[in-house]
Amino acid sequence: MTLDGLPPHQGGAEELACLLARALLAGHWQPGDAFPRELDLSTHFGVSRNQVRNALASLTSTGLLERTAGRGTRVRSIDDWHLLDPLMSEWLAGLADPAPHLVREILAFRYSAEPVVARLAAEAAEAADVERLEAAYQGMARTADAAHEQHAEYDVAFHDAIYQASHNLVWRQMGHLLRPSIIALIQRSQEPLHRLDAGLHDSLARHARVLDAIRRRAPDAAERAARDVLQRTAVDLGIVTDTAITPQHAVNP
Amino acid sequence: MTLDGLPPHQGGAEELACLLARALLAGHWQPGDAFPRELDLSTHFGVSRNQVRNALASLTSTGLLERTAGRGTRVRSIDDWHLLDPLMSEWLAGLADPAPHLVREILAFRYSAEPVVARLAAEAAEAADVERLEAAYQGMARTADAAHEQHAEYDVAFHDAIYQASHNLVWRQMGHLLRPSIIALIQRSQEPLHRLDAGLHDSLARHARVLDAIRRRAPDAAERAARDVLQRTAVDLGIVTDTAITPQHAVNP
DNA sequence: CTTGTCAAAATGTCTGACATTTAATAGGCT
DNA sequence: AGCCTATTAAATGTCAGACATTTTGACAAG
Repeated sequence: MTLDGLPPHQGGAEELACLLARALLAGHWQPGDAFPRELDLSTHFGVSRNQVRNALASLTSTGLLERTAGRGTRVRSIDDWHLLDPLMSEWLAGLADPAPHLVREILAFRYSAEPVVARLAAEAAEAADVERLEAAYQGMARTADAAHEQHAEYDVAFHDAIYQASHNLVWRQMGHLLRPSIIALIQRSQEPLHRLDAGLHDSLARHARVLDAIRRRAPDAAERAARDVLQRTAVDLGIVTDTAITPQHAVNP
Repeated sequence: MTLDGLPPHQGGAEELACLLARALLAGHWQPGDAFPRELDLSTHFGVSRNQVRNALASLTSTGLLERTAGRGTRVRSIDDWHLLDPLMSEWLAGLADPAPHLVREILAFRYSAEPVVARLAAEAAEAADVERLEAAYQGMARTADAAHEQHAEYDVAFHDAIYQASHNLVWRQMGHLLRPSIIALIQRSQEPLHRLDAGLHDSLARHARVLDAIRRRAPDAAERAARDVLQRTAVDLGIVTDTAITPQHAVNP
């Protein structure tokens, strides 16, 4: 793969890193491929070798690249990517068209993890946590008819508040995964023939049940409610095949 | 805090980063404190400014430090650490005396997460996964009477195999947390008056039940068994207060 | 066919100078 | 006194060039 397709560039090393990272995440190179040499990048983007080295250092620290003296720079496999690195989340979130496979993996993770996190949140939440949840929920309700991007930010804030409320250092770090996955979902929902909006009001109601359960410090209810929030998405993506597994206390037609 | 207490140093920038990281993780500096300047580090350790900058770049990318031009380098709060960064795990694993608070957080995470991961593993495991689990388990059994360090490696391998078997990109990354937490546990168990060895044979039997459940593709059993593996530790650390919550395979009223 | 040596190419490192940002400080004005 | 401004100092950030090191492949000798 050459550099010809990449957009031009002006700015610091961070921006360059972001640019290259998104090209990698978009699959412009295959795992094992050789990555352009420092000097080529330097001349192509018109920046100093220093900036290139700094950018490549970022990509290396997130597991996207592997560099060895004499050998050159190689592209690493998706299995080696540090998906939980905040830098990676940032790059992923702004990606126009993330690999569907990757989005599916992240959402499968969330579908299995968030019920547990919600349970912990219901056990550990303090007043400030509930307030944050409440504020995010109000924002979601208020922007139900607004632009999807705006609604998505409150959606991210809501789920992040759940992770925060778990009061666990490790779980809290994983809130970074929310933005990329939620943004990817709304992008997909804007494709034609997709009826995710149809369930928007329903989605809001499910979020309300999570909020309510955490406020009532009801772990079991919180766990169930969190699963229900993600269930529709999980079914859509084939993460879970049978909707009857979690039979909603009411009914799922 | 000065540099006087730190051991000498010879080697590359990675080693220097590790040295400084462990000093930070050990709490030699408080959050918000100023970190020594590049030139001071350079002269103190007898390395070039370049090496120092590379080392500090690592510490910055893991959220341990925060650097701004003109202001200097500051130590960040534990809330900002990237605990899921593989580099961080490596530094943590070799730490002589990790902060008890941190170990507790990681184990609380594992106690809540591993049952879910084991469930996924039971649903998704393939032959190779079961083989890896089996091999690690045999290693654990074989080294039951050997040095703790050796046994711990198989213990890490066993739990990592569970994460791997989940076949989820995100969960698999979290296997990195295993080594530091397990090493911290065996260190603590070697303290006098600690009777963790007493339960070693029992621990082996619990691991066997996890292996068995995953081999049988029994998600419910795997989830319960994984919880039981960590339960004793969780009770010891006060993560869960009541041992009756999960009353062993017997019955759940 | 194997082995050793050499050359080319890539990343890694060093050094010194300079740029930029930030914070403190001194000075002058009202 | 109090406030605003210009200057200075101190730290990190950047650059350019030379050099070091590592890896790989080619080539020739045994």
